[in-house]
Amino acid sequence: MADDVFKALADPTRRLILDELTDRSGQTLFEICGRLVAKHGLGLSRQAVSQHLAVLEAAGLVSTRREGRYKFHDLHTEPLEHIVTRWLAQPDQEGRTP
Amino acid sequence: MADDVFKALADPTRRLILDELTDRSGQTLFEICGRLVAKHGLGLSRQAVSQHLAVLEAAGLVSTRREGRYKFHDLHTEPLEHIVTRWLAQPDQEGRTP
DNA sequence: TTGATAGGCAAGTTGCCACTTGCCTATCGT
DNA sequence: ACGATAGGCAAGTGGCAACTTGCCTATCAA
Repeated sequence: MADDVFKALADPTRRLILDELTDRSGQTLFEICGRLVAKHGLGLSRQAVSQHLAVLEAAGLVSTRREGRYKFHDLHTEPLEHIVTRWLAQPDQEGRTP
Repeated sequence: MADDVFKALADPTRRLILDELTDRSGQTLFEICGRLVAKHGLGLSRQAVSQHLAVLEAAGLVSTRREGRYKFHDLHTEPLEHIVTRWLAQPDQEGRTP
């Protein structure tokens, strides 16, 4: 469960995809490809991006909806809120006020 | 920078080590090894744990201090606080109260 | 000083992951 | 109907990362 989220976040390309979906949610595969090439200059195939999106979807970070021949990708940030608090439970490092 | 943190968190064994250091900070290598074996039943060598600790230290999640022949490992949670907010900047998904 | 404890260094192996390549299906415009 | 656009499936490849193995150094107790 949390394992999928951490593995999804481990790849820098996937984090860039999350950035682009944060900027504008509901993009298609080709739009994301275009943005990654234009804004970040990284040259990867369409299949690579498609596989990255599959990983993000398996982690629950992206949901998809199909309309005609288009498939839109929406961002889901909920899984991100509950994974770091696991080690952040302590209120303060030193000098906790009782 | 953030890349090291995400890569460090990608491994489940390293996340367990962070759990143990959250439970009690300032443990030695052998103590961590013992806990991983006893509480989680995973059989890995001392070298494996040592290498995991090196990755965590490179990511800034663990700091070490030497005393005699002992080397204590302390938890550092600061890098965890600034990595997820990158996509969590939006206050709410839908129905934000104005 | 000797043995035991705590840890480090370096080479080797194995398995997984990111990426490519080639071909296929489905929807839309004209 | 036909071509163009949007996307999917599956096998293959290269590189890295996790782990092991073997040996070495340093500190402490007796």
